[in-house]
Amino acid sequence: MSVRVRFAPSPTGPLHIGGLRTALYNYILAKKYKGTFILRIEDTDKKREVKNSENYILNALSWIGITPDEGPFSGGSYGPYRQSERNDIYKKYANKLIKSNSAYYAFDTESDLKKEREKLKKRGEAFKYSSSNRLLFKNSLTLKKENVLKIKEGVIRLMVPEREKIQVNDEIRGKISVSSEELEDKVLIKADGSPTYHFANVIDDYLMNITHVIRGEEWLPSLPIHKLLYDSFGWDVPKFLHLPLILNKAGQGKLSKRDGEKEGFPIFPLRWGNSLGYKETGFLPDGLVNYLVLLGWSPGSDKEILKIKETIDIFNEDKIHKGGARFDFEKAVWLNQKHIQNTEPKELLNQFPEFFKNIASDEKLKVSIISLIKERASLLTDFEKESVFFKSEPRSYDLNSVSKLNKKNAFIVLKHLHDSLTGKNFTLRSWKSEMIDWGKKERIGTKEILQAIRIALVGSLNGPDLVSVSLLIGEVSFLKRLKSFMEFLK
RNA sequence: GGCCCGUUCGUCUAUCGGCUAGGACGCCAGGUUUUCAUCCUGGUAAGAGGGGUCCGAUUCCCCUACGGGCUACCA
Repeated sequence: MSVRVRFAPSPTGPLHIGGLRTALYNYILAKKYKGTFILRIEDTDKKREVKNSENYILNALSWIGITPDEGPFSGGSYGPYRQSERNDIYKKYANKLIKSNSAYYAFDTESDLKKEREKLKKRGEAFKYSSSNRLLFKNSLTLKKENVLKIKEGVIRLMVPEREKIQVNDEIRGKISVSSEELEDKVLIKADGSPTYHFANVIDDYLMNITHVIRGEEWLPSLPIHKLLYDSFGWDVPKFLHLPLILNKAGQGKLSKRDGEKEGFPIFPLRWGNSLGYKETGFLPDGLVNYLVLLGWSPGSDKEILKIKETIDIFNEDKIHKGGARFDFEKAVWLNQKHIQNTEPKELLNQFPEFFKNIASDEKLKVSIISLIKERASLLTDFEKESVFFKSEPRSYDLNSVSKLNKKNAFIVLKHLHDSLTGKNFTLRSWKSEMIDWGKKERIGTKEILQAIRIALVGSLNGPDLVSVSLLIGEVSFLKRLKSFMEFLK
């Protein structure tokens, strides 16, 4: 049977990088086995739905190069792929469970249960609707049949068997067994007729022929419930892979939107409202993907600069880690830098034109600037920042840099350079060596000469190679900059 | 609280019983560079603790500690 995996987010807001990583692992596994990647929207809770999330999810996936083989937008023969459109299916299967005595109706109101919870909480215990107490509540097991029919609104609960060892298997962690006494009679169908996650998930994974369920570790505790569900239907279980969680920087808790704000790094792949995403921050999709894939998996070698294609080739699900990993933005940036360095300037321009819109007007110049800045950029946004001086002459000079100059000498240097260029004694290519030779005669150090010129050209003491800069800005602008700084020094 | 999962340098990780515990990020130092960045070289730093099993445990088992997850008619 061919591999079929699903990524099943709920549209309750933007996908964050944790979700994106789950999608990525699903995708990689699908591609590795030449299988099918399915996008399923788990919108069973309409109250929590956030507008535009679905589009956002699709765009985010598309940004990192994932196009679902099946899904609400791609179609497929296992649809519909939105759970809210599958209520009849869930109803049908729930009824089967009622018939086979694996589920029952329950009519307790939410406030009844809340009271019960609070009561037990006072005693320091936790409430659980389960085999030990289900006969104490209002349900089809305790009510007379006539009464049951009279009550319209009820939920359907799973009937967890008494005193049974439930054995489940996680491909990453191995066998796990839990006593059925620990399990709750989970609600399967809510009072409004919609299914809960647990139920919809199992039904759909079965009906959609899912072979590998790859999801976050937060689902591990409910795996026994899911197993029970498969068993009650007599279905084979798929393989389960529970991915280790991505932790915040302090290692205390799942990475959340809050942590991103606190530490000042993006948490979403793309912009959402006021929060900039990785894309807008200047990440290459390859850079983010590379970092994410390494958070929780390792190729088992020292290789760590990976494109997704290579990752698919060498991916081995046995090497997925068990423990959670903390998110380290610095390293993500470093990997991004590597991917920028490995990309040809032309390609950078073609793939991410929006980051180069302002650096120059014509394409040839853009490419030249990109090749000059490339080695010093770790984010795509650095290109504009690092190249402002190409577009316009320095408006101000960094005073700290200026203070390092001997103003008298600096002026002499600039004047000599200016005169030599206008007198055609120097060219844009030759001026540097000419000036150094001249400095030797005049007893002005190379450092002093070049520092003065650098401030004149770019406004401060850092930046790329000066000859390259002068060639790019051209003689007119070069002379103008020398003049302006001379004025400033007077 | 209960249940489940986890635990190698500060961080991400390698090691499928033989280890002087390897790599990467970060940090520090040196080199290259007019400068910053890049790049190169070097350094820093780890097996949570205690018991077993074994000729030999980071690796296997148990206990403890610590961390995380779950504990909704949310996913």
